[in-house]
Amino acid sequence: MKNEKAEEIFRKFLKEEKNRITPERFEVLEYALEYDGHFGADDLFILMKNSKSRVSRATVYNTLELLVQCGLLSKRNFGDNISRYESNFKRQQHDHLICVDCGKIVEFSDSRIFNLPEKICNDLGFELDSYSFNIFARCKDKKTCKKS
Amino acid sequence: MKNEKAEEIFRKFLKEEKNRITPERFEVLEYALEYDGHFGADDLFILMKNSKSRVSRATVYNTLELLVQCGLLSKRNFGDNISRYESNFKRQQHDHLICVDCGKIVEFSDSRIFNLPEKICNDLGFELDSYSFNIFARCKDKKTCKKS
DNA sequence: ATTGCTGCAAAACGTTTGCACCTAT
DNA sequence: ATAGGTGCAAACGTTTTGCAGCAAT
Repeated sequence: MKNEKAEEIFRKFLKEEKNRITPERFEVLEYALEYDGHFGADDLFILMKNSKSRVSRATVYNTLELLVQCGLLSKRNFGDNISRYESNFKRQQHDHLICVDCGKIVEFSDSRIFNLPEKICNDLGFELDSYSFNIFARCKDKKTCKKS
Repeated sequence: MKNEKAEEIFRKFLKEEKNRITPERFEVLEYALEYDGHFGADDLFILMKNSKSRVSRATVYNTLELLVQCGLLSKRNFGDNISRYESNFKRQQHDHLICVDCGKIVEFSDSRIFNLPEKICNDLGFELDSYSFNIFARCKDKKTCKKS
């Protein structure tokens, strides 16, 4: 069994928040951490369905929100009005650049951003929860940039 | 008649792109510039419907995209999977802080962000199109922070 | 025993599309 | 004349909800 650490974190979170510990929720966690890259809630549901899982759509949506709340996943939006999730587990802070022509997503880390959200919150009288910084751009190399 | 300058810009854009110049499109422009703050496409459609306008939903959606393309509006997403628009007309560059408790949106300008998207694009081999920088936070002053 | 969670299906929501008619060019 | 835009309604894809049964506490 993999990701024992993540399961541990999730179990602790569920207990603290007085949410029930169910096998379905851990099944969603398993699949979410296994997923390579960003995924929509429905992508995960369909993947699980195809893998003969019996977990329902409602449970997938519900559980993904819980996993965001306990910090194991991040919820992103790349401008197409679909919520996408991404594992935070063992990953460093990063932001996203999306090619508006081919849809490619590049992850980057830039030290100039690191504590900017925190500073801005302090200036404005808020407590930071999270932030999203997306750059929309075009590949300079047109050979590898294919419209889908 | 107000916003002659914006109409001028829109007319020029439509001509250049070989899009037709129709009264419906200018009616959408008029309402969009008049709208105070951020609005969803459907908000605008309903407002226009209530004002006895005969413009259709499809035309509103279509025209708002054109207005984004010609730079008169910005399209934003504040994490709830709804596209929101905002007039760029006579406004300076700014970003948004959204209170996750009460939904309040605060606009801010921070010089540390100004040319960051451009620089990052250069580093990564892309041409900047646009960017979105949203901070999600909580009001420190709980008296003015009401859950909706 | 009590809630809360689940699966399922249906509904809701914002958005897009198909089509027949119309209109700017 | 003709390509493109319009209004309308229906379809779409994602997400949420209602409900009866089930299972964790």
